[in-house]
Amino acid sequence: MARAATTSDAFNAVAEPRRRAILNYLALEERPVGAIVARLNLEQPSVSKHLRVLRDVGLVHARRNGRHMLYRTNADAIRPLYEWTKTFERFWQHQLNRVKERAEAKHQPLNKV
Amino acid sequence: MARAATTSDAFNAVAEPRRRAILNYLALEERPVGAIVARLNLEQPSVSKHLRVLRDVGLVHARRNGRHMLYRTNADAIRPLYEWTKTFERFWQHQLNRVKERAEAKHQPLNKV
DNA sequence: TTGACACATTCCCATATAGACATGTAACGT
DNA sequence: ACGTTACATGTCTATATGGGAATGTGTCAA
Repeated sequence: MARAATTSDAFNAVAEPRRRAILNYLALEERPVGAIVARLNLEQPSVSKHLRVLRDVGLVHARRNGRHMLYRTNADAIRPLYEWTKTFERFWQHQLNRVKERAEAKHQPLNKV
Repeated sequence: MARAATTSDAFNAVAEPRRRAILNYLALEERPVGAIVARLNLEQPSVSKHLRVLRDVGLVHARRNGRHMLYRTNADAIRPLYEWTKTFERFWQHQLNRVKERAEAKHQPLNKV
């Protein structure tokens, strides 16, 4: 059997980076397809296909306005992903230590690298 | 071009439900492959392949103990997913309203359905 | 009605699975 | 050395892409 369809759930749909970029862009306000094409510098058919996938899993809502189709992110559909990742929250290392480590590494003298 | 490899990043790796199940199971403590096979009722080669993917993207750590390979979830690698989903947090509907709506629908008289 | 604009869909192709099955390999006991 | 245990990897197959190019569809203006 092959991999599960991108439209099988939100997890599969957001695995594609361009689809995440689209969701980011459409989070604040609804936009026509042309705006996505211009902003993300993608081919129009490609954007339409990605939107189709996102729509199939409920990650975006769409409505027509004259010749334009206006899309917007449906943040609620992202919640299951958030909930799943959040179950690992208590296993994360405290980020403060990491920031400190990185800062120290960054300022290390060149002769020590 | 085809879909991005499952090993290209954590987003692609966790799109597969069995891999998420494995990560859940290995979150609390390290386990040998046989334990995963028994617990999730999967074929051994299948589990080994899933673990290979998870390992390639850093989602699990592995160490050998005699004839056993002990795997455990590396929660830190899940953080990027959490961070991305969290950016949509402020767009979620308050869940209280949803719970109320569902409860009302559930208790609606049959003649109104 | 015709033309243009804004999108959506279809076709073809190269690639990457995930499952089933077979086989390879490392570590241990005797 | 040999057999067994515990995994890892390889092979084969069916399927699902995502990109590119072409084409179809819906809406509006004149």
